[in-house]
Amino acid sequence: MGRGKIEIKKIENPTNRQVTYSKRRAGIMKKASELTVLCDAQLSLVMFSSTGKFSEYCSPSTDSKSIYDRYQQVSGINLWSAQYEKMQNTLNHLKEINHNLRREIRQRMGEDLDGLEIKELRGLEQNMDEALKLVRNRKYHVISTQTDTYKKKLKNSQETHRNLLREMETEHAVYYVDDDPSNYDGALALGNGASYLYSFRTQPSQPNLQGMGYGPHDLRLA
Amino acid sequence: MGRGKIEIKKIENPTNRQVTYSKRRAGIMKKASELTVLCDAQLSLVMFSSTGKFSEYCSPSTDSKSIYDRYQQVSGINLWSAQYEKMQNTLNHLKEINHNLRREIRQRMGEDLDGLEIKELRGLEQNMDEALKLVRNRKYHVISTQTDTYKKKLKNSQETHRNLLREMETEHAVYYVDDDPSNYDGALALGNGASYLYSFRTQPSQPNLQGMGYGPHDLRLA
DNA sequence: AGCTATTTATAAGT
DNA sequence: TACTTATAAATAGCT
Repeated sequence: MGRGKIEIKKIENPTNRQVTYSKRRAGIMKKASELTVLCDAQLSLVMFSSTGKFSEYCSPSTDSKSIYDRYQQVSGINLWSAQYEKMQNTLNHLKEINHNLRREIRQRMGEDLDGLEIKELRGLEQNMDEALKLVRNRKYHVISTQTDTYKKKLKNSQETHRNLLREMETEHAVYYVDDDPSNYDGALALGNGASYLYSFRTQPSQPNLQGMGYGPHDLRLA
Repeated sequence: MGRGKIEIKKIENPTNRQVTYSKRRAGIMKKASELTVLCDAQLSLVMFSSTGKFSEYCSPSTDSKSIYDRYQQVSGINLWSAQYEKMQNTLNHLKEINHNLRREIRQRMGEDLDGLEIKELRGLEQNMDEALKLVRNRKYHVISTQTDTYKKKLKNSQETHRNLLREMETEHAVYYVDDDPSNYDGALALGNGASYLYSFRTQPSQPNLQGMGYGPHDLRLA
């Protein structure tokens, strides 16, 4: 359809090829558009010219993704689903593991025990009993370590304080009349480490379990 | 281009619509094919008729997936990655939750305690202590329930046995000389429930924790 | 699915 | 790249 008939084979002249591409691209897009309107069809058309230029047409009230999703369903063995499905399986697997982990934690919290046999209850009890000993040991270890550290720091601070007093008494006694040590700012000698220990020692003996991460669990799956 | 000019709007007659769809689909495919040959272009054309019939054309030495992969690259903000990325995020989130759950279980087993503060150790200890009581209570409950059931069954079986013996003695004494009850097959009277209890009673007092589900955990992330 | 009058697309030229 | 125009190609309506 032109001034002369042309053979359908690659146009070697790049300029002519590009011109023909532009004209025919417009033509095919018009045809595509007409097809969607006349026949109420849905279609997606994606084109790359030999120079890599990209164009697309897509029928109204859809997008190429939807068309291709549908294409995948219809064409059966689809293209993306392999990876997608693999991912979905991993996800489900993780969810299941998650569910089991949560159940184990609930059981270790004394909930959800109805399904357990004597055998299992015994195992759980024994395991928890041993674990509790380990936790207690660790707690005692941390407490004693921190107490030692505290004693050393306290001793150190007292010594510093004594030295300071002695220094003041011997060298500048004439300038000060109030020598009650409690009037000096204790923070000077007691470092942050020591004040942290004070803070620890004033904790309530029944800490709020919720805030500690050992309260009831949120059982939603992610 | 036909016997008469037509307006570009939906063809209401379904038969005509289908005929036109077929004709024009052939036409657009031919155009697509010519475009790829003449201009060395690559294209993918996916169509669905109003009746849901699917057709596609794809330029030679490619497939629609490749075209669409390229389309995604060129169009920048791509279409599948949104869903894909969302999935990936969910996956990572689940993995993290999973990791935390495993850590909590390890801590409830007395492992991995080094990172915990006194506060947290206290919370954990208290929580485990209370949970252990719950597990013990449950165990005692199950044991007593099962013991009751066992006693009832035993009583029932003894009675059945006595009745059987009495019956034999009174009615058929002449046929039997050995009346030691231990020679009769006990399984007749002791049902499966009772034999299960015997099996329970012969459990070793230190069951294999690995097989019980409360042994060390597989720490791989799915 | 064919046929064909007619419309439409477009090759070549400007 | 845009316009023109002769001509090839597509197809609407019919069978």
